[in-house]
Amino acid sequence: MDDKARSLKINKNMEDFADVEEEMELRRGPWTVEEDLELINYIATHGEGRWNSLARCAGLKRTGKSCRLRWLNYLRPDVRRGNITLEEQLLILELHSRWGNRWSKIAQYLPGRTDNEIKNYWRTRVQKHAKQLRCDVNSQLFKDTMKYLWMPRLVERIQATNTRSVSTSDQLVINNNNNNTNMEHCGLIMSNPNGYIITSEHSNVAVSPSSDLTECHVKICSDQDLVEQQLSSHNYLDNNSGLMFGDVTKMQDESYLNWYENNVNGIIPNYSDSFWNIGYDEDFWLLQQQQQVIDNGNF
DNA sequence: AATCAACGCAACCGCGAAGAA
DNA sequence: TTTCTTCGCGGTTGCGTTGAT
Repeated sequence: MDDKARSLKINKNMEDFADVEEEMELRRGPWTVEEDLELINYIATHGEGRWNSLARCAGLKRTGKSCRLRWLNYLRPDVRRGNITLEEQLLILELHSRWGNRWSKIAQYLPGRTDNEIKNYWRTRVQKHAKQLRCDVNSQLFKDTMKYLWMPRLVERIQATNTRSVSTSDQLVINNNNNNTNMEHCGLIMSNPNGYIITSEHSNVAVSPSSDLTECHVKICSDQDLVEQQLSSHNYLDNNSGLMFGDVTKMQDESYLNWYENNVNGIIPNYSDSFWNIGYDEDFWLLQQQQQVIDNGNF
């Protein structure tokens, strides 16, 4: 088929589509409560998939695409929206540094989060910083800022909020109730200057730095018992995965400590826990630190 | 109180891949 | 093998909300 014929065919298809759209009076824009209920009820009875026919059979005046998006991003029972945790922020930064804008891939490691939400988080929060620093989000400068300032800061804050409630690794709370995927969940384990900490019950990914945070290994733990066993036998190194499991009080990561001493300690003040409870604008503070480091050429 | 700009997020769009016919 | 349909992803848009003036 030559280009002209192909073009005519495409145009014809577009006309057909326009006719169908007009005939069916396809709706666009925000979903109503009634539409949501219709979609939920239909999927509860018939299951998801085959979105175009689903849209027709459910009597929804929407495209299959629109139905799929509404279900996956909003109506799905296990979807979580808003309040992205510190652990999740850290994970997004880490995974994005590895894979770039592979939002759906990143979302696989944050159960309940959609690719759309992660993408929005990146655009609104992360790119905002790049914009304010007047540098490109893909520039080495900005990547270094994330690597050496933002991520360690997140680790600090996670530590601050968790060491109060988790004194030993044996208190790990296993969250293992995701029924929709074959992933199983465990707590988040990460390195910090004081050893390894374990995060809240909502965490679901193991992060285990070997030298510094940005080199950490990330994997979904697939065996709850194994994780518990590893955690109770302090300082366990899994040679297969490269994951290290350790006790809060016993693990020390010297290379990270050295890097931290040289690069972060002089820059980031040692705030007490209460510091974060007084309404300080941490984004503003972070930007100040970033600008200071950039000005001094400290990377 | 009114206006405007910035922000956050839901929804849409275009494209390529995969599968079906 | 070719064509068509459907799906899923990443990029983009538009609108409601919020905060500043």
